[in-house]
Amino acid sequence: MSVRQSLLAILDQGPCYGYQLRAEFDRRTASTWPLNVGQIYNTLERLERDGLVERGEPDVQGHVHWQITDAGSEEVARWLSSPVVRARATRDELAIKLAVAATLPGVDVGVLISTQRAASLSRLEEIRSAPSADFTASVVNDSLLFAAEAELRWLDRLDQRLAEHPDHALQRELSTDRPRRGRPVRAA
Amino acid sequence: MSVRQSLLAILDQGPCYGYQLRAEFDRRTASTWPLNVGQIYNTLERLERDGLVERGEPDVQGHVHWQITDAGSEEVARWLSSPVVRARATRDELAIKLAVAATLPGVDVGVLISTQRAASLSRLEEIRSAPSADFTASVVNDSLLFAAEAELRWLDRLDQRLAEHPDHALQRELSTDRPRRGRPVRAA
DNA sequence: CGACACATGTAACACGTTACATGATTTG
DNA sequence: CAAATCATGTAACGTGTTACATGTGTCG
Repeated sequence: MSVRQSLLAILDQGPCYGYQLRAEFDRRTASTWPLNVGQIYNTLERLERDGLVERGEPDVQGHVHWQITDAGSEEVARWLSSPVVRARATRDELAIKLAVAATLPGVDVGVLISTQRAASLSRLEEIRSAPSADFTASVVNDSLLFAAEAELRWLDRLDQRLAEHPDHALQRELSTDRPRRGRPVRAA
Repeated sequence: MSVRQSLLAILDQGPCYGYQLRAEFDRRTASTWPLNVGQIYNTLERLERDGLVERGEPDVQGHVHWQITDAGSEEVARWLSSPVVRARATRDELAIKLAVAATLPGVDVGVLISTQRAASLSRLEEIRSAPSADFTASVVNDSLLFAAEAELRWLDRLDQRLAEHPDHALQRELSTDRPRRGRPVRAA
């Protein structure tokens, strides 16, 4: 959703052609989230379908400029005036994974956590040492930084809590009675 | 990706039928991320397509049990032994939005931030006051908590940095020469 | 000339999400 | 009996992502 909205917001500043939009997005996000060119044209067609942009005639150089419609401008205004509201819970791959993994008998969550911790820490260092050429870059980098720190903090907290509860209540069998292991249904 | 992997991991414990899988996922994630039943059947078919699960014969009660294949088990093992590696940058809707918004002339980023801050804060309080019935629930809740705190911290940091740079370098014009406002291409 | 960036597009696919249809079973 | 829950599925759609084809222009 954010790519779509971002492109629309950029178009709200004035017409652009596809390739230009990519450059704009890259620049404004300090190239933090690389955007495949193909996606631009894709997204533009979808915005057109939804009546938020219009395809202009190719100019002298053959560039196809796109312009925002009134509906599009309203959409941008709405986007900018309303906060990003994380759904009841933003689906976080790591949280889901650990939550599920912790309920799996035969899985050593401790090992899993420490493996993850190493990866997350190395990622954190990578972010910390990223050069912040520019104000935008450093702001965006802060976002990654804070998220990475939170991730590590959570892992450590989890580790600590598991240490306190070696008999952690996570391990639970499946609710209904069903075969336990192997492939009881079809013979191997 | 995480739903798919989670279901596969649950199936690695033994055969399940669709509806049961939803219950398992809900229980193991303390119902934090509600999962539409339809998605279960969807995902199961995709897993079957990829040779990671097999559809079993309906049992006496007519339940269609699914069982994991060897390839599926290997996939689970791989999933559990490797860390979640956030891409060069996990696309974060808020970060993208603020990064882009900050480059838009005519947008008061201060207002945007304070609106967002209010929403994020209220979300944080919601998380803080969430009842943690169970260990899993409280672990998952911690994940949301830490993420929400990081978000707020980032917003405050950004606000502070903008206060230090009232002439923030974010505001930049588009790179190439192009029409500035309005709809120069087609007459309204 | 050859390599490379610019520029536009198409086609397919990934996962996730929802709406809908259908029927069996349970329960107030 | 009626309503709710259990259970299985289908069909369509959303954004994001990638691979590919194609052509122009530029620069060493």
